[in-house]
Amino acid sequence: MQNTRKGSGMRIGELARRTGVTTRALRYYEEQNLLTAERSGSGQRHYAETAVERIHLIRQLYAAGLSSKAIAELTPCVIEGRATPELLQRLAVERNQLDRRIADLTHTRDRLDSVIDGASSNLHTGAPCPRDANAETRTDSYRLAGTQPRPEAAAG
Amino acid sequence: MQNTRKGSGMRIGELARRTGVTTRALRYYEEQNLLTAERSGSGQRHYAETAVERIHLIRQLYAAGLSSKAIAELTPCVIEGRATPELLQRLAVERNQLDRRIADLTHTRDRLDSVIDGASSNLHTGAPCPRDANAETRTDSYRLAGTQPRPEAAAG
DNA sequence: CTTGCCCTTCACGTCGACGTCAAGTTTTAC
DNA sequence: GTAAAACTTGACGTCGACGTGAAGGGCAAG
Repeated sequence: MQNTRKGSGMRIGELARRTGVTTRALRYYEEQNLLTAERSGSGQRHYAETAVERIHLIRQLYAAGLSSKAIAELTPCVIEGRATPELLQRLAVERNQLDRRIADLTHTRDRLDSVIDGASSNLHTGAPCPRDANAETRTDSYRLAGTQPRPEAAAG
Repeated sequence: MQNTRKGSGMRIGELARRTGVTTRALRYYEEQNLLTAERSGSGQRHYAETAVERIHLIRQLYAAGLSSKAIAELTPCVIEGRATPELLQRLAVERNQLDRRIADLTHTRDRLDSVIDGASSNLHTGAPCPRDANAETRTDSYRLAGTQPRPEAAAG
């Protein structure tokens, strides 16, 4: 395997170009223990080919809302397959949070859809403001989905 | 309508309790022009009942990734139905971004699912590390979904 | 009148994922 | 051999959505 000429691995600039992230970010990832690199005698970082996909994984987990700390704890499991029951538990927790976020965002998207529908039809009919007579009907649709910050007290 | 006894409207503390956000956040929203309030002679804020659902809407749009600036520009359209073609355009843009985010997150969730599946089956078979022989098979599944930061240069 | 809670307006602090400048070293190109 | 490009560590700056006091005013209860 490994028929790509890479010698002792690519340096940080090439990895940055190939992944689309800045060198600053790559050093930051290393600082956060998300990424390791071999060092040449003069201290320059050299990365293996696998680093490219690893960066993409890291970016995906960031996009999924995970913190660098969480990613650092979970990537050993995801990348190397090293799974303890505790890590699996954490993975499941993150997965479920992600699931709820997706559900909330989906509700919000649908809400935006209906808003757009209503407003554009108002534009077509020339009505500037749709609170003509059926205002109450709309106030009901204001409630979207979860995402309440702290439901400590709601019923008086 | 409005059969709830509220006199001249609730003050900021009650609104905070009923929505679950802090008073600091409410004042911040007003500062960002997301929210308006009547003022008593001594300068205290008094809110109508509709403020409660408005807060929930604001929180949802925050959760959807909108900035306070974007929310401030779009809420007139969403709340009052005041829509110009430009606002509709912006709404559509935000909706599509939201859509893509949902798709990315869904892919990441599915990826986490397969990771969990694989790792837990490894636990069950007692294998500590699944890179036994079919390591190449797995490296393929590392690629998840979009979310590449800046695809400036990928093909060399 | 005082206690106490809630309210007001500054105004600086925080946290996370980097950006950005500085100053020096190593590698590459000619 | 020299200049430019790429690299190194270090350290302060940024941005957004608030947190967290500080210093004072408003108002019902005792």
